[in-house]
Amino acid sequence: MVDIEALYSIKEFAKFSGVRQSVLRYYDEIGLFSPVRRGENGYRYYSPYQIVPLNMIKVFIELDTPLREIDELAASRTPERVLQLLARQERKFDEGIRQLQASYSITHQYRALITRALSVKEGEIEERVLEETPLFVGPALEGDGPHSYFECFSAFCRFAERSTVSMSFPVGGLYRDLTAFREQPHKPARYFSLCPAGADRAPSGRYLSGFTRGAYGKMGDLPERLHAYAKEHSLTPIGPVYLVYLLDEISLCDQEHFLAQASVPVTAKRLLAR
Amino acid sequence: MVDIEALYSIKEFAKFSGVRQSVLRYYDEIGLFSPVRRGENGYRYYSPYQIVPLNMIKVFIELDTPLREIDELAASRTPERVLQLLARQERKFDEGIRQLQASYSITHQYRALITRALSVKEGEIEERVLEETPLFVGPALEGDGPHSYFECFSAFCRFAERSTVSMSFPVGGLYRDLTAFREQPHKPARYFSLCPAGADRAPSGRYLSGFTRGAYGKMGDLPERLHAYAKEHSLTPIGPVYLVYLLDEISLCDQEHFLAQASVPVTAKRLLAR
DNA sequence: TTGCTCCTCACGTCACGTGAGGTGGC
DNA sequence: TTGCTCCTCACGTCACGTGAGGTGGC
Repeated sequence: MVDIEALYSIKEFAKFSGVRQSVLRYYDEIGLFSPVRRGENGYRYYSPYQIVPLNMIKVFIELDTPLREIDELAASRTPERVLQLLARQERKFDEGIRQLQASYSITHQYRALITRALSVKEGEIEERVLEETPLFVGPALEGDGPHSYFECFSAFCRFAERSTVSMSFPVGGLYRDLTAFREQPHKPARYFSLCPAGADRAPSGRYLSGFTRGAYGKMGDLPERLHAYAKEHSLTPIGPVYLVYLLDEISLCDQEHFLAQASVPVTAKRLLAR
Repeated sequence: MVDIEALYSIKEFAKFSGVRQSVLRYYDEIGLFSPVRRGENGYRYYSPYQIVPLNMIKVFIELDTPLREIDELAASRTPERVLQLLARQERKFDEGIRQLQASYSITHQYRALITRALSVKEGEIEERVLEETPLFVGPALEGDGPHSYFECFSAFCRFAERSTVSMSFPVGGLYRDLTAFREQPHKPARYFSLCPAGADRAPSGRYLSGFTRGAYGKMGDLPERLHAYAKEHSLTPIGPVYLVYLLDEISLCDQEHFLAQASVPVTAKRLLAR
């Protein structure tokens, strides 16, 4: 069948098969795939026919199978066993795709926040209509017990992990209303994650947004500025305050320069008055 | 701000942060992230505040950033640099998703072939209506020049690689028509890959399929059986023969047991006669 | 003494890539 | 002699995990 005379040197076979010389030597070393013949000088000689078993190895490598498993498979593969392996790998790929999509989503969120940070007028209060935003909201934080800021945060992380929500999405703080934000600006009632797969929602509508620089929990005069603006423009806060850091430890070294954005939904009094 | 007294041992901080002790020691060793203090006995003590920089590390790790890059970033990150990095990672994830989808698709194709192999009546000729099937068809193989079977195959592989088609999909042979298949059963005119992203198509319609066991190129009496069946049932072959191995080196060790399926589109003469 | 926590080496992992240093045939 | 191919060690990679062997305080 096959021309016995026509054997390839390792260089030729590497080119022919598209597998590097170093890789062919490695496969030989671990006993996964060896040349049909060795010269007296130790040279490896491959038969063109060997492209077939090598192709099997290449396929399973592309399907992310460990070489040890391929080796076991090489000794005794049956359609049934291969079918099982393929089904397993298929599930792995499915899971991998989901994870990568989550990672993609995380980069997307951070990019959006940082990009916004770079275009924002920090001193001003903004009035904007916002789209509905998916969130993952954590449990209510207990009173002012023995729990520190960081312990609360850590508790939220563990809660999120149990809910199979990736904790790598930006995390924000939620205040009952603008009054709570003014009274205890360093103490959100809950934490939330900007996870697009979250089941909760920040409703669409008209929002007031203000900004301030400083470490976590340092709100400066932001609560009062929001309050003053609302009063001055006859706007009534009608929902919770969402606090999000546009710039945090992800993009800045110095926490004193972190950039927070507080947003609160409002309605115009004049509209209510009609 | 932060209670200086409240320092965590490595065990406590590991639990608090969700990062293993061994990992914390490793980060300390490579200088990526160190405890605020060391005891006289060498014990590591972490401040709860350190959850913030550690979180930055965790996020970038989840975003598949090498520790060395995170280390560089830790020293001097700016929103602009982070934005660049995130954009790069986003592209990587996108590419990764595409690759995983291809891998998923490959397992799917092999599973379909092997599953079919296990349910087929090998001795019989099948008459079935088939859906349109996407393919990637290679260039015509040159006459009967100096090229061996394997060299042709290898050339096809290289051609496919240049077309950014994964060569890991099952590969089949294409014959001009049933006559060519009968005359030179070991010599397809072209190769094709069962790549769902391929631009070519095997048209939908009525097909005759037959099976045979044997190594690549060994068709036995399959061409004649197809021909005889068509004649006997007054069917006219109206297109090329598609040769696909349902069982090959992926699922079998012994190439003499490989299972080939040849399919050819047909029309009933009686229909034509009307 | 026992149990617990902590420490520092040191080695293994996985699939190679990359020299270093040497051989063999034209 | 020069150039080419081939060989065999041996070490590096990357982010840890896993002991082994020892310390310190209750």
